[in-house]
Amino acid sequence: MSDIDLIIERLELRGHRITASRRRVLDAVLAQPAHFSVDDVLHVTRKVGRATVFRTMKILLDLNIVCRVILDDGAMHYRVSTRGHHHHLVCIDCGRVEDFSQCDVQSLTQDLAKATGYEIERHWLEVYGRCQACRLLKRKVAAVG
Amino acid sequence: MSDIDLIIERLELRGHRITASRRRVLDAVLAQPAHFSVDDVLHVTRKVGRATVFRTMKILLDLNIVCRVILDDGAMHYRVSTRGHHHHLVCIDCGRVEDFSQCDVQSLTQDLAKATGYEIERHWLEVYGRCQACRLLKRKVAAVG
DNA sequence: TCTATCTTGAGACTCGATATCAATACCGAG
DNA sequence: CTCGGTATTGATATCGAGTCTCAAGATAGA
Repeated sequence: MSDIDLIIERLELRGHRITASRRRVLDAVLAQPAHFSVDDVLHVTRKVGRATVFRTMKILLDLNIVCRVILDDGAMHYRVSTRGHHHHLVCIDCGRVEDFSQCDVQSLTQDLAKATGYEIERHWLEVYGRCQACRLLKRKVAAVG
Repeated sequence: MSDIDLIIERLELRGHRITASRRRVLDAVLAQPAHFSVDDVLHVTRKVGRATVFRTMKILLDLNIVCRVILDDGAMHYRVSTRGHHHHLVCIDCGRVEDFSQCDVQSLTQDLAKATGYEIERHWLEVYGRCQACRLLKRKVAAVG
């Protein structure tokens, strides 16, 4: 069973109808690179209405099939989600994304809760850097140029 | 020397002119609650142009006089900044914000760098929860209702 | 005071996202 | 297989945050 079939099954379970438009959006989303904007999807799904793409994205977000990625500059992007709770390490040069859930943030939030009396519900963590490939490339360019 | 005078001094040092409009924006920003949108400031500074408020906010951001807060729902808010690098713990009920820099994230990012080969440059961390006051209130309401 | 230049603000514009609503497609009951 | 209630669609209008433009006005240093 392919990715798309699994997703369709989950949509059906939630009572969503499987329409041609939704299928097109799904195809487009699954074909995207590491992270993408809704607009990127729109460009590929020419025959699907703007609103429908946004609506479908929202459903996928609800179902945790995609997750949001806040870019370095604050822009909102999306990403096909691999697992439950996780965070992103985004390469600021090539856009590659590593997911991680190795959540030492857990202990951090526990300390915070103790120190502040807050009951902590959620957190956002995005990390930005340069991946190994881009670092090597940069070094080479520097050496030559 | 008041807060506003200190800020004005910093603006002057950077070569920014001190105009009536900027002063009005500053007053408004300093009078805001824990976090606020640019629109909140706009509503208070009636006689100042939309563009000017945004421009002034950008300057304040550059000078680290205010910082950005990403809300639970992804909305971008602002906050008068208390220190250098820090993170936010936002109460999802009353909007109160605690700043923290007790950055165990440091060790997390080091681990990440080692594990992934990335050179890490920046990170975003926002934590959401319910402050003690709101928790108590909620409990009382539940007991009565 | 004079003037170079920084700043202003009204308004047009961009871009991501949502609301409206008549037309249409889906799919389960019969 | 057909019918019909209901979910969905998509063109379009609208929204909200933020930027751009540019003529007019304000600032501060000489």
